[in-house]
Amino acid sequence: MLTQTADARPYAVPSRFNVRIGPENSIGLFRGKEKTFSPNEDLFSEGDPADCIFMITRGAVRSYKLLGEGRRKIEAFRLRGDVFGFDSGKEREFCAQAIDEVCVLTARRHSFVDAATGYETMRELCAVSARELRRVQQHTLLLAMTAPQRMACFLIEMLRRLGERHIVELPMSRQDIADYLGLSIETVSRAFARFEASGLISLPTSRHIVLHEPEALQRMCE
Amino acid sequence: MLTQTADARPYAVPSRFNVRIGPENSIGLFRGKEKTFSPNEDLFSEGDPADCIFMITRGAVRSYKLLGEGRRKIEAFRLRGDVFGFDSGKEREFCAQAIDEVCVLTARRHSFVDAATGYETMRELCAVSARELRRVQQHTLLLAMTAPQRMACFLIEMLRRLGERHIVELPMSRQDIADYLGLSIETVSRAFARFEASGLISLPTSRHIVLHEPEALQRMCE
DNA sequence: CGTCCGTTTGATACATTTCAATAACGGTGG
DNA sequence: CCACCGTTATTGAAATGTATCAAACGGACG
Repeated sequence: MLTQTADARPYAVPSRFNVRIGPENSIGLFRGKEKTFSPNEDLFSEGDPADCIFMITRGAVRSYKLLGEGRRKIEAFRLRGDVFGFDSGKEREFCAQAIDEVCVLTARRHSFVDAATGYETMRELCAVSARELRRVQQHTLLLAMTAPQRMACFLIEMLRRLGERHIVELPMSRQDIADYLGLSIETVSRAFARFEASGLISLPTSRHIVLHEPEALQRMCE
Repeated sequence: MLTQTADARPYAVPSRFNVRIGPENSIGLFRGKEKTFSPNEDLFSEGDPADCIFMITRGAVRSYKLLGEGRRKIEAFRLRGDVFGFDSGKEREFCAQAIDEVCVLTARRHSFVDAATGYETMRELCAVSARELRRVQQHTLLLAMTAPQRMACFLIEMLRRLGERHIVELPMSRQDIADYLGLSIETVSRAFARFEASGLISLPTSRHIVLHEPEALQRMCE
């Protein structure tokens, strides 16, 4: 029943545009072709040539790296409006995989990096890179916190990025969250249970979260 | 006795240069005035105007953030040859503090960011920013590991950045290492003791480390 | 020689992981 | 509509790793 909250969200992305459309990492001059991906389909893998940049117009993507012994580190969740895939080198440093049904705009990388595109575009790319840097720095601070704190940060982040009032519809599984926060899936689940028991949140379903006390969660993040 | 290994290292940085001098984050066009800092002296603090960039020509700097309850997170160690201080915003995100006797070259930030300096400089700044991004990403992967693994990564990193053959002279204290790796000082100390007991390293003094099996440590990092 | 500070070592407490079992959900086919 | 199944999520109990607390050690320096 809560699903419609997100589905009803009015949103449209033209296939060509030169305005900022998302809350994170937008590039004004972005132009690209639309492409869709099914759940768990790879947008690219580690080692692939890093020849294009993406902007998500629908769905969510996990950017991750596989470690030893079946461990996986999710480095970022890319959500609607996010621009990503600007790897510094020639090759991808991470895998990118669709979490749900995903629609993206792509643009060839060299069209941004070539001198011909001029100084302003270069500046924008620098800005994206800098924002990305801040995001990763924020994430390392998160990993220095306790499990409940990481969970609180995660909820606040999701509320900010895809929250509708005080309701969040998570596109990702508990395992995804665990791999993003550097916790076990059980700890994530228990943290949700604790938050609900404390009256901070409600969980109508495992993916739908109502934040009753976002300020309290916010305070936990420091 | 091991001290002379590092002190005798031949190295000179001219006060003006346009060549890459260090292994990390060098900018070719860097020009600046030399400045020195005593141990524990601040290069800058959080919130200061981010109006200049630094290149270290001598000593080591810790870049850190103070968290709640006397906790401190060291985000990076800046060593000789490193370029840093290119914050994306107008204000510093971190504090930078001299660990030992430090000598730096500084350059005003706007001289890099102004359109007048041209496209190439912009490109170089982008490259620095991208390298910095990769470094932070590497650091977050590190924080997902166990204590011995973090320690192994740390030793390998230090060997690469300031090692002479298989010997490392650490400029930083155990507390610094702990705050960098997200561990307690006791855990750091115990990890050193274990490595020594396993024959992986020797500790002639607490700051001088001989790596007998760098390959074994390297393997631990994955 | 004694003091001070950083480091090491030991004992205990705690948070989180791991292992194991149960429960809830989503889809499929009868 | 319901029964079945595989998957995902939750919950419990035990094991583990690291932090914390406390004390001893060591070198540098007056």
